[in-house]
Amino acid sequence: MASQGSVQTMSTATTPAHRYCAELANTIEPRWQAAWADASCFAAHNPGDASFDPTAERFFCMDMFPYPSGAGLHVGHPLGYIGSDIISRFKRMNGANVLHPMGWDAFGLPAEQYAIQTGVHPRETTTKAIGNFRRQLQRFGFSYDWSREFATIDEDYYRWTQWIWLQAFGAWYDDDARRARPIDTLITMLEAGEASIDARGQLARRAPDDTHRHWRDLDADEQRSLLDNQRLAYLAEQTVNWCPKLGTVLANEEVIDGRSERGGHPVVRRGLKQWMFRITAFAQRLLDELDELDWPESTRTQQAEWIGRSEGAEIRFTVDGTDDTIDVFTTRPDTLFGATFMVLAPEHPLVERVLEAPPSDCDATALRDYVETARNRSDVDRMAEKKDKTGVFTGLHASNPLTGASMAVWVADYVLMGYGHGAIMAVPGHDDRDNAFARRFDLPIFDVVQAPDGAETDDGCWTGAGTAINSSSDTLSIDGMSTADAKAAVIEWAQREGIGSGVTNWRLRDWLFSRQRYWGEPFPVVHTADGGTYPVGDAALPVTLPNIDDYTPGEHDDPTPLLGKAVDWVDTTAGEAGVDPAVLAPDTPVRRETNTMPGWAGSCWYYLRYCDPHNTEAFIDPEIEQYWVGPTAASKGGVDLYIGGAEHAVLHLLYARFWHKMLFDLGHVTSSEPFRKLFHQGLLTSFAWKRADGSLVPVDEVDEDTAIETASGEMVERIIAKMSKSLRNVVNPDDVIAEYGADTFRLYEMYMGPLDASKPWNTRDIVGVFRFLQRAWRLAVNEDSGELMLRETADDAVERQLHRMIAKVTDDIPKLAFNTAIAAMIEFVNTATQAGGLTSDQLNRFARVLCPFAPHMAEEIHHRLGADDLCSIAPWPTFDPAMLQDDRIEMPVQIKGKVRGRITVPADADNAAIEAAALADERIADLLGDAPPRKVIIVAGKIVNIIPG
RNA sequence: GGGCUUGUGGCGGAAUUGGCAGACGCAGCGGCCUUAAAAGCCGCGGCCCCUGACGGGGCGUGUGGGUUCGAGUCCCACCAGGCCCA
Repeated sequence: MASQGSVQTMSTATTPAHRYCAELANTIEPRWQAAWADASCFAAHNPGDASFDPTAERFFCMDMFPYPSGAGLHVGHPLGYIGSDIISRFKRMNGANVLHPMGWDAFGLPAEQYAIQTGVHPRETTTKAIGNFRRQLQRFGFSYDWSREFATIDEDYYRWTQWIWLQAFGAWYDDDARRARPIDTLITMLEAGEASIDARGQLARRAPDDTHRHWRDLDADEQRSLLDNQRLAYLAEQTVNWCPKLGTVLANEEVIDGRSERGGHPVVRRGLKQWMFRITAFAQRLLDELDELDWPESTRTQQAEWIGRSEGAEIRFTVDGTDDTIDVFTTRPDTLFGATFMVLAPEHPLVERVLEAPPSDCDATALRDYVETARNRSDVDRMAEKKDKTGVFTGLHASNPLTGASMAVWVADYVLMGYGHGAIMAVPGHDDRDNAFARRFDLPIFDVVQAPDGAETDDGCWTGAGTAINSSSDTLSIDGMSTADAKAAVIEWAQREGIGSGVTNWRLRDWLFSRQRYWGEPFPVVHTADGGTYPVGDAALPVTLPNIDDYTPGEHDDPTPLLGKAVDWVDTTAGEAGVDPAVLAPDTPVRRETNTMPGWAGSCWYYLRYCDPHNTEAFIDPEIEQYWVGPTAASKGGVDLYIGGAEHAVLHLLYARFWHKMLFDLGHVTSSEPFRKLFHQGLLTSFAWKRADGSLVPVDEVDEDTAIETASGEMVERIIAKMSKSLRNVVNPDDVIAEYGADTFRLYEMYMGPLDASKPWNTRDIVGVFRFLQRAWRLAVNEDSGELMLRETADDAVERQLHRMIAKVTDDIPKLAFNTAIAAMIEFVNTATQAGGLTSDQLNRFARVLCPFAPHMAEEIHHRLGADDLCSIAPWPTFDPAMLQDDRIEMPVQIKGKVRGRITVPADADNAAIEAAALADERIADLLGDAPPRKVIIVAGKIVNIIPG
């Protein structure tokens, strides 16, 4: 890499022999890294360890672990890691017991894609990538406790991922107790007659009677099915996007217009039995407990919206001339008077019945075609707001229970089966999509809500709250009521009539937790021929991934997981698979589960494993759990600081919270939330160039000073873009470290700006912090002789500045305000340089403040000063508050808000003395003239503002 | 379309509860040192105007309004960029 700054980072024949340069940095840095490793000085102390001090503050500081890609580390990766390292080092120097670990999120798609192309086992590529990532991270001098490192693909680790999944499989959600409990407790309740089974085979929390059966009256299959349907991890038929050509299920985002994003192959939507997690049972708690977390506001909002609680009503409509009813969920029961037609999702069961026996008004052929087409459109496409709504009339009519008006029943794909009941009452006067649909098909539109005065709408369709109008019938009148009152009135009416009730609906769906992939954790369950599902016993864990020869998904009409290829592994016996012999006879033939867990699984609980990574008896020891993540006087429990990207604001963080709450309910952890304080580092961007037509130009094709594209001679505009291979503006940290050293790299990324702001990488700016380190070095070391350069007596002003700097840095680090902390250190070094250097004691204190930021140089200076301990674990220097105050302070004096002079007064001067001094100032007196001032405002220590008479 | 977020010199950014806007760094300019350059060290630096100079004045934190003795900071409206959801 060519040097873009003007500083010479490599030493040459003419540079002084002992100047701080790239070679020197690259010599001392690995040396200190080795010294830290030898001393194990960053090892966290667990309860039970000889070195454990129960009085020390605990500080569990964690980075979101990386997925080690083959491409290696990117300069964006270290941003958060440097921040967490600085605060970890700071806490350690302040006496805390710091747990600062690192590991690898290593199951997942990229390694599997590579395996498909090359046939290399994903374990091999992943292990290699991990090695490279570890080497790169270690070169930064991070103070990780490497003895706690693990990867999610380690058998010792995923054994416990499987174990936790089995806890969910063996548990149910007790709505009355508002918590998860072992499934045995449900059986006990059922046996005791505290719960029963209703006519539809559903669990009911009441004693058996005429309509509700007792548990012991169910046959074995019914009992098993009832329990299986209550488990937190359960199998359910789900509509998935299956691509026969690719042999895989695709995520919604991977399907565009019914074809695969990759390859453009047809995708069909079809039912498939999938493992689900009953996350919806925890929805209310996941929402409520967001309030007690120290998380960025935007992330909490995003999670709350993702969970999506909405209050509304369920209302039952009867279909004319049949016994059929249509249940709908609406958030606007107050608009029931304005409901003029109904819309069913194409998948609605009533649609199928219509197709079997079409009413006379129904064009059955058109309807059948429509349903067929809609089924293969993704939800995303269907929800997209389009003007040209599509739909087909079913020939059925329902009646509006309030007005008695006849409502045509239509089928349209903008209604989704997965939300509410897959049917809506359409209120075209006050819903945009219903409005567009009504206009398209000429259906009646009524206004039943008066918009507040001054409110405007584009097309006359008011969707907000207002006042009910045109809303009277024989049974109910809500005219004049506010929307909130009207909602309540309609719900009360519906309840009285027995056709509806107020309900809470959630946007959050249960979590689809299986994939038809190879490179993931196998599920520890087996299936019997009669459809039973049985857990593998703890002793048989982990269920290890079998090897297969070919990772290419086969072309199948039916979804077929890759693990199905391991025939010998799949077909086995209960005994062989490790199923409890009391549950299933050992010689029973069984098939192993061939789905695998998704990439999220391993990251749902890794923070717990760091606490006790080598435990073979439990996923975490209870005493150790209590110590590192349990509640304390200072905290309600959970990781003390978690730093990572905002792109994980919803899914990863929500999933981990869900697992944690499950473990909490089942008594395996003692706090209800996993991450107490969360911080998102900003996005690292880069400068790029844009032509007038908007196209982007790679950085190496533009002259940076003139902003002219080399090839065309055209002027281009400098913009900010993400780093990308195509723009050739990706920076490799290895190159930067080779040219400046790790200390400079660390300082540069922290000095760029606030840690949570998105900011552009600018290679040219690195020299600034490099020069700072050179000056700092020069304060300690004579560049020609290499000898220490120290003053005998301290300069008073420098000592004062040192206290001020220590105070500033001490204050800034806990706020993660590293950019301003570094600025304070630069100012100090500049002052000290001008004042002619530091004493040994001053330099020692400076080195310790520098240590969290540039630990290698700090360690080297500390060592050269004759210390035989390590700077990295030396005590943090203190400051004297008295040294921060000057005896006399300067204050600006304003006249009508404009600074016209300045006065110097004793720091403890009272307002009268300050006013006298201000009015006595020659220039101020001049400007004021003879008239006495009308008003004098004094803010002690800040400002004087005089309003003339 | 909705939600969140950000607009401060040529660039990155700083500025407790409203109290001297532009700390610190980059780029730039001048000086010292040097045969010369680099490095280093010292200094200058928002824009405009008056002055030979010393000094002084006006305008300035995306735009327009408001509150206030005083607004980058608080309120209202608008404009532009970024991220997430649709």
